[in-house]
Amino acid sequence: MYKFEFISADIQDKIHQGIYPVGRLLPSENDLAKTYDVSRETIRKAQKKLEDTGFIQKKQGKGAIVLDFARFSFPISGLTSYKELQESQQFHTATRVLSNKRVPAPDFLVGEDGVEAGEPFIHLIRSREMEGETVIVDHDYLRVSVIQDGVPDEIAEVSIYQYFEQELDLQISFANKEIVAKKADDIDQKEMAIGPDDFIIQVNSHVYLEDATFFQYTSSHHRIDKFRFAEFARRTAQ
Amino acid sequence: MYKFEFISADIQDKIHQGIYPVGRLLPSENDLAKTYDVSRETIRKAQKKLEDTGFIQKKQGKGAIVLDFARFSFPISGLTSYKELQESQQFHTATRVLSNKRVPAPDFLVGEDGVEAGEPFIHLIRSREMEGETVIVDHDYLRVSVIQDGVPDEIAEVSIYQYFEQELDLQISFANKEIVAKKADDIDQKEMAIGPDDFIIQVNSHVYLEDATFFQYTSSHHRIDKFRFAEFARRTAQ
DNA sequence: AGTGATTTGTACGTATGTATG
DNA sequence: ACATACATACGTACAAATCAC
Repeated sequence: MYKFEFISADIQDKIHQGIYPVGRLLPSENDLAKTYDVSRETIRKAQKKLEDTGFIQKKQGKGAIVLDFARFSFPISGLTSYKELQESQQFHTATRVLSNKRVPAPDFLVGEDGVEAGEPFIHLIRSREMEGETVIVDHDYLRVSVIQDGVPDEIAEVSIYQYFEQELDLQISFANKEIVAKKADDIDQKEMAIGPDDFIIQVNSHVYLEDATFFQYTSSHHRIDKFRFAEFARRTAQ
Repeated sequence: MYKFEFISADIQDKIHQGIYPVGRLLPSENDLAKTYDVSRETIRKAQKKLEDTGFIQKKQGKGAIVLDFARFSFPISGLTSYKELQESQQFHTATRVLSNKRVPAPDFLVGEDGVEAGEPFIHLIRSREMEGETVIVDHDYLRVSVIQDGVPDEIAEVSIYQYFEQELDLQISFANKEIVAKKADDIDQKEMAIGPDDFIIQVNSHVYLEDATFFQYTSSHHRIDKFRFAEFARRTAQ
């Protein structure tokens, strides 16, 4: 762990503990540099991370105001997975694997991101229960050329991301995602006990590794009354 | 404009023009430092911006791969406003002001962000047409202590953000937003010609200025079949 | 209104470590 | 083993915004 990462995490902890209260200023960059015995650049790097994620707001000539918006946000945002989500909240959850088989690349993936016609993918369908009700149906298309052997059912029931990152040592890096509303398909209707004219919320993601190779397409179908997405966003200059 | 901002914008342009093609590497940091005649740190700062926004992916020992995902994203994400959105796409659009009046702070805002009971707000309701159909109903609550006189109807029909930033010289900085689905209310039903059991997508935002003062609450009600939200997201470490 | 002290923002140069090919 | 390229870290200098006196 680098110095700036440690310092960033440390300041974040102190915000949570109330040592740096919300609405007040952090110590100045120079003060922090002295207390951590690092250069001012290292403090600034640590603070940049906190600013990007909504923990502080910096203002020239004034200082760094503590925000701590992370309290409110339900992290379906970013790339956080269902398992991680479940652990961060206290819900009783269960996952069932509905399908787990090798298929040729679906049409909507061919051509994009170097995917060739007929290229093998693993198609995984899982239902997610919270408090006894199925609230999400996940479709994953995993690129066989990256993950090789496929995913054992017993792992698919827990967390495929943990498996990829820790067992296969893959570095999942970024995703392009969209949120749209669609009519429920047959599986959605059956699993979530809804009708053909009911809408579900789809979160569709193209997921990439650290070297920018395409690796996974996911379509998460959320029961409309159980869906919530929250994020912290900064205004970008026009 | 600072050097790193200029360089960042310049590289972005060159990506759009195909001078730096998607899938290829940018010149090395040292090469770019020479061509722009700046230090390597300045190049790195410029590239950090491009990496955060999904234009490039950097990899140690290898280089910076051009991604350019901005092509795909429909920027309801971030803090981009309807007006800016409309200009970036080529749709025929119209805005109608349904209501524009001074009200005491609504209950759901009192207590948060230093809002006091009875504090004056401007409540603005606007409908947004695209291609002749109303697809969005926007509710804005604007803090009178910040914007003073209120917003003239003829400005509300165009862009309130442009007015705030350019006329009132306010620096809009960040927002905390959530996306949820709700049943259509009376105004939604009337304006979008939908029924009481139909769902709409609500995008609710708390918006803040550069000094972290709360300034605006917005609730955008989107017709469900016209809603789309897209974003580029990086995986955050657990 | 003004001056100086404080604080953040940008920029440069250098050194060292680490991953890639 | 080697060169290349990115990542971190330090120190310095100056600019710009803020605040207190």
